[in-house]
Amino acid sequence: MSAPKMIKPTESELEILQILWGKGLATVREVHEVLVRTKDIGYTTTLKLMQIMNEKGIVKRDDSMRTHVYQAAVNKERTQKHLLGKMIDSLFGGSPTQLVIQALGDDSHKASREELEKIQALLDSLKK
Amino acid sequence: MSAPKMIKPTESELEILQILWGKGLATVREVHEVLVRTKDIGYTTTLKLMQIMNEKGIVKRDDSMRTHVYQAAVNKERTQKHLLGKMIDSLFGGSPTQLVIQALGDDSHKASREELEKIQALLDSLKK
DNA sequence: TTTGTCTTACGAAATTAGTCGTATATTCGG
DNA sequence: CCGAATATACGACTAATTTCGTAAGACAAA
Repeated sequence: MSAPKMIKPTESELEILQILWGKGLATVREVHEVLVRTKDIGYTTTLKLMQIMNEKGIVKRDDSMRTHVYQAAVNKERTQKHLLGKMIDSLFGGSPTQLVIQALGDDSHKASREELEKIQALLDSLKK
Repeated sequence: MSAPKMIKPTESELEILQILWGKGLATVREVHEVLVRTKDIGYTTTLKLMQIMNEKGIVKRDDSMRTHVYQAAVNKERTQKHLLGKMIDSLFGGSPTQLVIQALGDDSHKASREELEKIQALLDSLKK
């Protein structure tokens, strides 16, 4: 079995994964264009990072063309859940509730009315 | 003003902070005893880490005795909130709701009835 | 006092992450 | 065909993190 291997993307790798999850398929150039909007980084740096991610199996690429096309090779929800679980263990003593409370109380990331309703719905279903 | 400086503990530093938050005061030896239960690490490694944390201001120490006594110098809730905020940005596109949903749906960290009520209460107060 | 244990301090190796420069190849406009 | 633009590959450098070995001082017991 190709076990559900350990996922541990670095900070930079996570940024790239975000973009790939959003786009589905993307070239280095496309990813780089996005990164450049928020940080000061050289093209070859982006390239190198994506090459390394490819070696690690975090992304896949189609190199049948001169310009390679990349896509995420790890599932978004699975990755989120995995890293969240690690944080719950390492920072919240294993209690997701404490984490949820902190997250909802974060003033810099206010949840909208609509989002609160979504959480309410989930909460209702869990209560049953 | 000694501003509420940026907190960015490393993985290892977080492990030590956890222990210090739990104990309040502790010597290197005491912290090390705990670490050794879950990982293979040498005493001087623990010592060095705590010395570095002291230099960074993450912990304080009383060195009036031969055996120094350490304590956390950063607030637990503030640190949790800070790291959580970073995760919301880097992994959940800035939406705490998505994070909350994943956290509540995490089968390996089930929330109890009581905890769900606590979240419900917080949710109610946010809705107003 | 001598010996063994425990402490801190310090330096340095090993590892990982992030960065970019340069080389080389391909493609495209003219 | 030539030159500019664009692509990948690759090596190397820096910085941060984690690791530990060794030295030196304190202390306690014999």
